[in-house]
Amino acid sequence: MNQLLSKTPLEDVSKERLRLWLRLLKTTRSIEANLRENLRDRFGTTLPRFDVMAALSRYEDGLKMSEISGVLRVSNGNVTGIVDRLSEDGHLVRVSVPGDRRASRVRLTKKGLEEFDRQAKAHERWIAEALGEFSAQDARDITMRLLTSEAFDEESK
Amino acid sequence: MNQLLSKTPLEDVSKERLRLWLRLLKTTRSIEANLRENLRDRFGTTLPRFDVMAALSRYEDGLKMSEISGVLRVSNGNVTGIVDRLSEDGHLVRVSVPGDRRASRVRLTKKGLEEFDRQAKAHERWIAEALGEFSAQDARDITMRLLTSEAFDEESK
DNA sequence: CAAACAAACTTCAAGTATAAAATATTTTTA
DNA sequence: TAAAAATATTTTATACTTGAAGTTTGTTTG
Repeated sequence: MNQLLSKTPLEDVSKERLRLWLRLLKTTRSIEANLRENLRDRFGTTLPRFDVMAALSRYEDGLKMSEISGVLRVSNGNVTGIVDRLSEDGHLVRVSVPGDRRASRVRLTKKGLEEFDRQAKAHERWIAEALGEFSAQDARDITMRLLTSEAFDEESK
Repeated sequence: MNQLLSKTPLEDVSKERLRLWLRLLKTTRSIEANLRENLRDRFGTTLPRFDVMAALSRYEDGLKMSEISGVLRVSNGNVTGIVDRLSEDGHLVRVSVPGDRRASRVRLTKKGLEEFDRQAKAHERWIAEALGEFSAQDARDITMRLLTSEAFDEESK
């Protein structure tokens, strides 16, 4: 608050935050690249497809298209294509919503759920390896501290 | 190491790491979306373009195509298109390398450098706002702890 | 009830992204 | 030095991504 009392000059704060940002970016991109490669090699799938299935797996009754894009924070038009392809593969189906002919509810098929369970197990293992440097306590700590910066996270339902 | 001495069961560690991963992802995606929007609205540019210019701005003599993709960790073919568009806009040029007719060196033009300087200033400000919850010390701490997990980061020069 | 508005999607255009194949050009090696 | 291997880049094919525009269906309201 008071510049005279603070130990670090104001410009330094923004430099440190920038450094943190670059580090966050580097770490997540690196892990993401790792995941993409693994999903491709081991399961012939992609991260976006995995993300959609993961979202659906948490909802017994499925999700509407717009709910999927809401949960994953991607655009509406985007989800259309991914769901198209996943349903071609028989991993999920679009079920029409009784009262509303605009909407449809998307849900995993049995095949899709079984496939996702295998993928999810591997996924957890890969992440645990990628973040192998962090103890459970460290992981909890950092998770919590990152939680703080949720403030500017405008539209979370 | 010794399961009998550790306070947290092994499965919990991987759960905590998974939680950390999801948090990292949520935080960075949220900030990234923010940046994309700002770059679009204020400068009519995109994050990939900004990233390429940022990489070039750190090298007086420019970078070869493959060096750009190396630094940014994106595929080769990808960079071609981005560099194409940036040079159409006059922000950078391809200079042929004397001894090697395969390669070309990409460098910012004066116009590109000036434009990037403006963008970089704004970028730093946006990041400082996005990570406003973190003190300089916190930022340093977390940056450092994330640095540890650089281990599996295969091909960094 | 009809016009206006809103909601749920899909389509579209442009840009990004990857991996794999193709080109062209060195460099190495037998 | 000719053939093989490696390097630098582009091209191609496919998929993902966004924002905007368009379609159809529902809801509100004058």
